[in-house]
Amino acid sequence: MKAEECIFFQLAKASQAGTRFWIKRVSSLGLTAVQGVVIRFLHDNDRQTSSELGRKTDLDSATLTGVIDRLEGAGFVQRRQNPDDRRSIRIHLTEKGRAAGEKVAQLMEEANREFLREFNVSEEVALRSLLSKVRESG
Amino acid sequence: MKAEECIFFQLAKASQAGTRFWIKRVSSLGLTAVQGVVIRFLHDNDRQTSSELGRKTDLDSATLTGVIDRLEGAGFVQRRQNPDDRRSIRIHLTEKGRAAGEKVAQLMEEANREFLREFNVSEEVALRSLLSKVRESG
DNA sequence: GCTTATATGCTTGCATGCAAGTATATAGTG
DNA sequence: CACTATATACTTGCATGCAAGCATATAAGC
Repeated sequence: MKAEECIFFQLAKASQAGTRFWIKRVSSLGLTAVQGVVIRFLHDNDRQTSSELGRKTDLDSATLTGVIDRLEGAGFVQRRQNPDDRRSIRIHLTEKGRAAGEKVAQLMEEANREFLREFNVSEEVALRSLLSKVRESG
Repeated sequence: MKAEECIFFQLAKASQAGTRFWIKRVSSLGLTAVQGVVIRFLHDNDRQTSSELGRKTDLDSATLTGVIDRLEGAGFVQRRQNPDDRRSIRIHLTEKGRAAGEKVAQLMEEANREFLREFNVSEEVALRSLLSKVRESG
């Protein structure tokens, strides 16, 4: 097996290509690739705790702390105490964050369509299904 | 479209799963995931220049400088001047590096097989083909 | 030869990504 | 109630990953 044929390498480079494509779009909103995805998750479900968000995005709590720090610093989200459980905090979208969430959702639809423009329906279904299987078997 | 259905997210998480699997194996040699892959590329073709290695691995020169720094510090590789072009350097595997390259090659074969144990032949072919197409369309 | 453009590898600054450990709060057990 | 285990979010340290810029060396055009 040659180095280029390593499945871990191939997965990493396909992901890298996707991230590069996505960041070019989302940076127009002043967001990084990960920040855009986190905002998008909050757009689906606001006021989640950090640990819930971490489970859904598969981000480490150490990573998420930094991401939320920067989103909070830029005024997209606010941390608020959860009165029902004083260990946890809830991440609230601000007005600015909600507006950005709307735009991110639009950009994401467009970017997905354009990124997969060379894939027909069965190829796209197969790709998503295989990626899901990879994630489970990992 | 829900956030989880974003192709960039799915690619990133599949890659993350692969890297986590790979790093568990290669860390037994005192190497990180990327360091293992770089050693593997050098095992196929020793004495490449940094820029050649960067093109093959799709790593930025800024990233590669750090990776090679640490590999050199740990005694796996040596930087040597290229007399034919004094801008470039060649990355040489040391004795320790060659031994590690052999082991990495073995580990990589095994890890690929085990990571894809739930995939039949046609699924594996489809996955690799689709990942390759993703990389090209990015 | 001289000037300009390009190539090579490096540095800095910032943003993930994770291992390991911390402080606080809650849950479970007796 | 006291004691232990677990959950939550944070911090530190280190390793990618990339944008931007740098010094040096080579190539191309005149």
